[in-house]
Amino acid sequence: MTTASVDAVADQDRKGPGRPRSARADEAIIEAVLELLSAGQSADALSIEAVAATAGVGKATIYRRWPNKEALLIDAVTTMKGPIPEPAGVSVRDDLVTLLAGMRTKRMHRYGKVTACLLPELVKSEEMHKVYQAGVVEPRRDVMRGVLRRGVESGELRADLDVELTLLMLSGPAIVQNMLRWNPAVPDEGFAEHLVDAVLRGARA
Amino acid sequence: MTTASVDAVADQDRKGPGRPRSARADEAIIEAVLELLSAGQSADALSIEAVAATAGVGKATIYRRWPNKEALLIDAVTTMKGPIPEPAGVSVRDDLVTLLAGMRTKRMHRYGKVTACLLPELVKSEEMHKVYQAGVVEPRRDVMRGVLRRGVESGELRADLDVELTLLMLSGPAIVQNMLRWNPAVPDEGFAEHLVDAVLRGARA
Amino acid sequence: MTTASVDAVADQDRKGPGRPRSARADEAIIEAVLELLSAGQSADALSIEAVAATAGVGKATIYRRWPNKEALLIDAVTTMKGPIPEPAGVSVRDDLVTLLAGMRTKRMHRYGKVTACLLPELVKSEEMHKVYQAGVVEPRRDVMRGVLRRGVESGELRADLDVELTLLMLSGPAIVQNMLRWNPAVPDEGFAEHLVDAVLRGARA
Amino acid sequence: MTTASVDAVADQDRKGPGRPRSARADEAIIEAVLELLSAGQSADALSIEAVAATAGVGKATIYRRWPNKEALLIDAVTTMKGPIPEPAGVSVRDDLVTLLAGMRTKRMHRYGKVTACLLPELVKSEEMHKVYQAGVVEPRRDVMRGVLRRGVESGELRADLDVELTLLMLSGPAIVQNMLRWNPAVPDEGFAEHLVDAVLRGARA
DNA sequence: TGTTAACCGAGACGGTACGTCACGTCTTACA
DNA sequence: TGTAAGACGTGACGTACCGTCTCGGTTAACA
Repeated sequence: MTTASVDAVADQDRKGPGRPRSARADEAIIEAVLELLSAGQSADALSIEAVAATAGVGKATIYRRWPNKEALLIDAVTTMKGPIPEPAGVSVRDDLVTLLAGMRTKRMHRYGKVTACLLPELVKSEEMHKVYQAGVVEPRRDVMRGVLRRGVESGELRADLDVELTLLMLSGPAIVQNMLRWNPAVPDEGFAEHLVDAVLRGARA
Repeated sequence: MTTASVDAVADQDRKGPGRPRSARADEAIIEAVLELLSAGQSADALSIEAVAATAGVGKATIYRRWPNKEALLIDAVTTMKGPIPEPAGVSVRDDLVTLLAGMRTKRMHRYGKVTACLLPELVKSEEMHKVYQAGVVEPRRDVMRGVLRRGVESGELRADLDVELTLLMLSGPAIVQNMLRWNPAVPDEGFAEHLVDAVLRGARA
Repeated sequence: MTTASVDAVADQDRKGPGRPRSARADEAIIEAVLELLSAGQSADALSIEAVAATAGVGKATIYRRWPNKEALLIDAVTTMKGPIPEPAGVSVRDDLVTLLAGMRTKRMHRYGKVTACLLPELVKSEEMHKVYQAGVVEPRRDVMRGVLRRGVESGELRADLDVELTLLMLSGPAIVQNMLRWNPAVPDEGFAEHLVDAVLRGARA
Repeated sequence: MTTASVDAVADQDRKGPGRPRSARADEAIIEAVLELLSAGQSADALSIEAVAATAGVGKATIYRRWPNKEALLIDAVTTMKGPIPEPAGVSVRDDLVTLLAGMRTKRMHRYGKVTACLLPELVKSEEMHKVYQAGVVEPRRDVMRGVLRRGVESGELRADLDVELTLLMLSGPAIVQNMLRWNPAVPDEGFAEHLVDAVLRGARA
């Protein structure tokens, strides 16, 4: 007994014949991933079978869209991260604090766990690394890079500032601290402000 | 090789009766892990069964010593990292560069991959996190902390320097860049020097 | 080949409007089944998907015509068996030999394999059993029955001969031996003659 | 949570170390097959997964013992057929009737269905054919062959009787009729007697 | 000469089962 | 008691087909 679905809205530009892919399935799958990540503790214990069952979808429907579990997780994480916050442009310091603090929102409570579970695959597969960089990291880095560049142009920051290294000095500590709780001696409270101030101390004109 | 051999040297202080644990088994297991990590590409694809087969050891012998795969990997990584480099003490700048550059040695070529595969477990299990921090991270951080403290005392660094945050500003970028190739626009060449200089620019007295 | 072509010859009496079924599709499907049975070794490993692909036909086009795989196989087998040989009528013995030998023709090399793969379905489904009996078995049995009846009428065979049982005594051994190689001690050479002679020894008037 | 069984009785002569195979598992698996064949209608719809679930056993435990579904079915069928009936030796006719009637016992009600589902595999795989012949068919044929041979020696049957062909003439009709209901015009009642009488009519001295 | 209804290919859909692999536990015989 | 070997129940893997259901596009008989 099969279930004869009522949904058949294409979600991607295919010209060929054949039944188009169900947009409903896409949503259900991503939603199932996020739900399972919320409920269950571990995120690499997330199995495709469980996702399929939760989404009410066949396994093949998942494998038709994503080549493996990690690609699916990347999409889910991208969805979870939501839109990129646009800084107000008041001052370099405030903009950077806003952006860094945005990495620690409540809705990203489990973002660290999920991303940590992605890392093995990012390190293993060059292709996955590219996808993640291009789809998740670079867009956010672009915003921050814009803030720094405007700071240089406005004279607020040193003219010879190494922008790329500075980006790394801002995001690197935030990542290992937020995600991996690397240095337990550093308090969460006011972390973004302290970090930005420390970095800017060596970056101002 | 089927039957157990002439090895029966205890490696831990037990008084009770019965056959003591074979020290040879411990070595063989760790060695097998490192060999498999070198040979195989992926590091989470390392299975206990393969370790046991390679080491010529029963699975139970492994589980008797380590509670799970990640604990075993932590021990293997610790072995792989080798001794902590002791800085010469000439200048804060040179000492920090030495320490950071030590994270990029040739023999740690695969260190990034292996560690990345540990991260999910570190994030998942609080206990594993503690073990890794205490056994691997903290000893190395202690050395770096000493360098910074001496810099403050000698007046080379600002008196009100936030030492813990500075540690994070040094190790965070190094970790994400070395391990995860986070910002491809930053060159590997001279990375340690550039990073230390940038951090120190805001840290000097 | 994407767009449907110039074929549209109805093969069944429909009156309503709408496009008639393509006779070309029917032929292509049966042909594909026979081709796959020839090429591939096993006959229950024959999948509808493979048939559709080989015939250049959609799966729905097959399911529109046959309710399941076995019904399709029965049609294919019937086609494969070809016309029923009409005995010359010279003598009962020669006619029976002719008919039995006709079950072992070269072109039926794979008939045994295919039919054996049908048996599970025949045993399972009463309806399939009827179809196969009526469409394949009974026509051939009718011819043989005619031979025996003429033998009884002509006095060549015993008047009280149990015709139906004798039919079974002729076809039963031939089936299990040809199809299933039941008794390896019985040679293929001259099998039909030996069997007919042995049966007739107890059947002559 | 695993279940730590209490059974560990070897069922096959292995000398090497390691935990011996559980005899309980063997029984449970065969029993599960027979139970499923009894309950469910179709016998090729019997899945290894269902057998494993019914037997309370892992799939791997089944695959460790039998290479595929059909080999398992052969073992199950052999078990189902039970011991070979030993003829009384009164007369050739009565002995043959006894043996043939033994193929139609009540407990073999479903034997036909099961065997029919084996046939595809027997025809497909030469190796499976040999196993079935040697393990199931030949032992029973040996008994019947002995009856015929004794009949020839005692002068009850013709001296030049083709024993092997006669075996086929007895078993062939019985198989196709009992298993496949080949000729619906032949009644089940008294089938064994009628067949034996007909065959013997041409076989007596 | 348009409808109109059934056909066609392609292929996505929710499923089931496949046979393999690794898990972590257990049970042997031997040392 | 420790050890190597290996069977155990469990459960996920990724693949192959199942039979059903859209799709966009023919194709003929009917209006």
